[in-house]
Amino acid sequence: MVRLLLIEDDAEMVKLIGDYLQNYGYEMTAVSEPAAEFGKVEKSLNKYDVVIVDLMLPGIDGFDLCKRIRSHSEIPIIISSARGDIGNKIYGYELGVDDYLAKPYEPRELILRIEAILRRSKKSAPKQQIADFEIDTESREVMQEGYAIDFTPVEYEIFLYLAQNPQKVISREQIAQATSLDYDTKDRTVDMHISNIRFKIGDDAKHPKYIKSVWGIGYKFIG
Amino acid sequence: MVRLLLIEDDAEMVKLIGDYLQNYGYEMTAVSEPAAEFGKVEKSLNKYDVVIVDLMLPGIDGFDLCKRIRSHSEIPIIISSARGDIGNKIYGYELGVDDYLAKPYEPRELILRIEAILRRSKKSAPKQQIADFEIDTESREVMQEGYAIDFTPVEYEIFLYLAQNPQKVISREQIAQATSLDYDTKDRTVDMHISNIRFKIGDDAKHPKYIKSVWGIGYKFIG
DNA sequence: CGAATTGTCAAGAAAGTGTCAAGCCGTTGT
DNA sequence: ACAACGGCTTGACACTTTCTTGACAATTCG
Repeated sequence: MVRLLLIEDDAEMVKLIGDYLQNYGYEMTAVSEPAAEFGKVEKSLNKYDVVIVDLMLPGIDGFDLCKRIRSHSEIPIIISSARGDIGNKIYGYELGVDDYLAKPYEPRELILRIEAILRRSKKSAPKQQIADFEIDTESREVMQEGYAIDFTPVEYEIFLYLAQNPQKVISREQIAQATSLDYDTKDRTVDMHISNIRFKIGDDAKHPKYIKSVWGIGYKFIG
Repeated sequence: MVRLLLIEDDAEMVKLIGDYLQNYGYEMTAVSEPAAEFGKVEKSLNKYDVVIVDLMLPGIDGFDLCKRIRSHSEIPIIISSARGDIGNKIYGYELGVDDYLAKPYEPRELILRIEAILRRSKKSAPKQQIADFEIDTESREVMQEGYAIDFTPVEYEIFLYLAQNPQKVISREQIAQATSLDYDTKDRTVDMHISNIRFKIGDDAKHPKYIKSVWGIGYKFIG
């Protein structure tokens, strides 16, 4: 399931793309009044796989938006804009924009770009081997040395997020934002999920083999 | 150092790009007769960070080349070709091509594309080597000559701050402000942390190798 | 030498963590 | 429709680790 964030004020465009992407099993969230609504999704960018930003937005500059997105997320960005503005194009690449799509574009073209980008960013690999775990993101199954692990939905999300960011220290807040937990989730909630995950994968908080606590900061998946 | 593989038969183009990239510290290998020479580099694709393939090549089809490259490497591919052929463009994305550059292109544009792609594939680790220390800000780990040092959160912050400002004299107040210490922290508190840091990195206040006291002012990291 | 500054100890305060158990809530099966 | 169930959340609490600070000796500067 690819989750797409579309920042675009043209309602017709939103509908067109939404309909088309549905056929491909994409899930789309649209922000049609970015000046007012962007704040809502800003903190949970990690829930999406890719974001499409229209350059011509009412009330806010598309490049500023890109900068804000880049300032706290590595999520791939595709810019869509009226055809031909090469100056903007170069500027976009400098901001860390991943691709550039001239309007009007075919939805089919969008799909291809998204697939190319996801292929690059590797999150789309259906099966991954990480440490002792084989993770199938399509069926949401995790196998540990041949045995299936029975995660609840939230546990699976947290585990996947940690496992895909090995060695990185991840704060409780990052975990909450990257998964479907509430934005104001209490630290204890995250701890509890970690505790349960540890139990299920046979890990021990004191002498962890997989998930290490980083005192005062958060957790870290150690391969 | 970015290593680039350029598959292009136009000698003038090769020279132009080669000269330009040199200014950016890129290292380029050119293959000008792909039909004959591609075999030589095919096995060592992983030595390069990105490959540029011209579509119009004598004796071999550019897309076939892409397929062969993709069949045994995940290396990012940028296609360059005569302007305007959208059909080819889509075909390229389907083959796993990472970007598409219409000829004639500005070397500057090529740089931007390469940088965007490398940023995506994130081969660059946030690791720093300072004096005898290897600091990884992502995993929050500090290694001293191969041994991991176990800092507490505040110690880590102070150490990082000092190490990143070597040779500069830093006051206790600056340290307090640059880290998560209270704004009204007593000097003795900072001293205590410094003392603990020194102990952990095997330093000696009297004859410091790393952190020197500057009497009446503060501390200084000496590389 | 004397005043100011620094290094370290030790103890208590503060903050962070792991887990239990209870409650809430939506889903499932009957 | 209702009861049973499982998942999610959160306060409580015991426990651990870290942080802070006063005290005092040692050191430096003039």
